[in-house]
Amino acid sequence: MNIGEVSERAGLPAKTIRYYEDIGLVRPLRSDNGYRAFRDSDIHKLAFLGRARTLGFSIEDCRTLLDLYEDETRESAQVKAVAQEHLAAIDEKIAQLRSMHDTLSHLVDACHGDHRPDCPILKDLAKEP
Amino acid sequence: MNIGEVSERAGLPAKTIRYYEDIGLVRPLRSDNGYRAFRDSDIHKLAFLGRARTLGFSIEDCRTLLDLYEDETRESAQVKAVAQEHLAAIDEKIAQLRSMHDTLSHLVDACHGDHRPDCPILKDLAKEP
DNA sequence: ATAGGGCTTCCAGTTGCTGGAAGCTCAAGA
DNA sequence: TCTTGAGCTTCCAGCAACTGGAAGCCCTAT
Repeated sequence: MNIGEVSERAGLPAKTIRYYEDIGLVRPLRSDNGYRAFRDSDIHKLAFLGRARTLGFSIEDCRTLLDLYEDETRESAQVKAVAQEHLAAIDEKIAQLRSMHDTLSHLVDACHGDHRPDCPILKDLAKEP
Repeated sequence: MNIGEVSERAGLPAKTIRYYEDIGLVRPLRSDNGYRAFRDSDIHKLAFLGRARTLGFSIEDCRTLLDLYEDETRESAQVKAVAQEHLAAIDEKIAQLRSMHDTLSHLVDACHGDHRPDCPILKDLAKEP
């Protein structure tokens, strides 16, 4: 199967698929004309990658997860560890963003937002700590 | 003042300060020996930038905010607009991360995390949609 | 005089793609 | 049969916002 159809089926841009081949996440065969020839297993892998990326896993995590997926002797604890670490990172990011949100929404509320130059947002950014 | 002390005072790495000069956010003077010579106003600007970055504003937003800060004829509405847009982006990111969090935490909970290969996390990533 | 730390510039790498150029291949229509 | 257009190929560059490192100058202290 050519890259265009694979792109549709796996829900990933062709560019991304080529990139994933570049970094060794998939290894499609090649037709005589030089076109990539994807097997079902490649498509399956790509869809797997797409879902893992949607969950925010880094490419390196994806590589690990894919390896574990293909390793019959894996232990689910290995997978769980990767997921838990990622979950912790997500939690941290959420906390960061929430803190930004809170500060910023207070400032936005305090700002008149009119034609006058006076602005609590700028005042806050400029303040001595 | 040399970059080392400025770095401490503004709470930014020297590398970052040089970078900010590169992209035109600050324009310190130069001493005869070629060293950057920062004025108080430069330090003030850098601290402003540091705080804006802490709130997650992009560099381009920071540039805009800094320009507005120095523009006596600004209207607070301009500032507020920038902040509101950023706030919306933050909200969107939080929503995304929460959705990741929810999915992932369910999967993590469902995974035994033992020595056996069976794993709901991988199963989910591998599932047909 | 020399050792060290601080400063300089420049180049490369990070993450995960994305856009674009130049050029080959293939299928369909005149 | 020729052409046209879509689809494929590779390679190079760029995004954001730094960060690390190398090579080399400058300054102070011993």
